[in-house]
Amino acid sequence: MHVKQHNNLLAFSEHNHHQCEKVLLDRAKTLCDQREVRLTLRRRQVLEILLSTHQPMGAYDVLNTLNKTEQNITPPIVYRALDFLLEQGLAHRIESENAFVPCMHPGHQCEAQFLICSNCHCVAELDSAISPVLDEAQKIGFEIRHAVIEISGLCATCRQ
Amino acid sequence: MHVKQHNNLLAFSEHNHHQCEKVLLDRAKTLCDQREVRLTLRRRQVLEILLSTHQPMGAYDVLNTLNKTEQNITPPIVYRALDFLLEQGLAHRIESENAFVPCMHPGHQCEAQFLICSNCHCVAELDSAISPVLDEAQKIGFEIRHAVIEISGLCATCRQ
DNA sequence: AAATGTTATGTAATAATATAACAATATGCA
DNA sequence: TGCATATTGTTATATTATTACATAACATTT
Ligand SMILES: [Zn+2]
Ligand SMILES: [Zn+2]
Ligand SMILES: [Zn+2]
Ligand SMILES: [Zn+2]
Repeated sequence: MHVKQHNNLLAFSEHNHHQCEKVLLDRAKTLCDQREVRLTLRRRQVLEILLSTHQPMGAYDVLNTLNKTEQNITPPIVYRALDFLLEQGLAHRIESENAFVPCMHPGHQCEAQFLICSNCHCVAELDSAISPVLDEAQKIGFEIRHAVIEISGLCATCRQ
Repeated sequence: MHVKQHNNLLAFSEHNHHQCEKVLLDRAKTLCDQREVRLTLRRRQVLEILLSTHQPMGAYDVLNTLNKTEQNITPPIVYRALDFLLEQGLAHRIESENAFVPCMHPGHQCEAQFLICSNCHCVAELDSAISPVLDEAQKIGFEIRHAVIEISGLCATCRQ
């Protein structure tokens, strides 16, 4: 498996998910070290929970999962860990689902874009800059700070 | 004023807003007649409230506004009216704000795309299909049902 | 007009998502 | 060590959205 090479559509494909999780967790550790920010226990736990699936998880899903092994995990604890992961680009918020996914290409520069399958509920994160909306915006003098691009529909597998 | 001709960026421009509201309300009435659906009092009231500004309004903003002239307006009343307007394409939900805007080009076929100014909080709705993400999705066999494209940043006016 | 089916609204309670405010603890450094 | 800062823990609350059920309005048939 070559996670780095072609993991755009990983969520919609058969793959070694254990490997997928490991690579991304290691990458997160490396990035945090480089940036001199701390991937603490709580933050790592939340990231691991997000990494466990390609389906977006609500904050309270994360909370309930975490509470299976820990005690007295409350909303602020989860939201703070999620905020950290978002700031570091290690996770993304899916606005149309009020839910969160781990970033599939940590460190990417261009805005993330998501394909969300309504049937299997998996989310694929595209990493190529395929958003001329952005060009259009700039043409009219609009200064882009953040782009939310979430396309929902049916993945190739679920269409069959 | 020619609302129909070039109202993509209306929200960011000086314009006769009274006219802007009137044109869109009339258009909504016509469309509902054609479709044989009912633009009832409550639905019209909610649409008028959304039309009163180019800033997205939360459901509870709508509720509070409506409660100034009506009595005992409760969340389900507002959400049901909003659902109707969304179904008929007379309003859109801004996912990244948990808020709603009136549609600026009712009847449009392509997916709506929004530019959201972080400073003046106005939202412009683009009506051209400028989203190759959609092409990309189809290329990989993803069947699009709905696109959420919300670009936030600074409008030309607010940059100065 | 009366009965019926359908659509829309009203009402009460609650679920789901997110944050504020403050206390305690851990970490890194002088 | 002692101090400053970052992180986590705790309690309460704010915000957004839905469920469930009752009533009213409207349309169609008898
Ligand atoms: Zn990413
Ligand atoms: Zn699928
Ligand atoms: Zn529209
Ligand atoms: Zn602005």
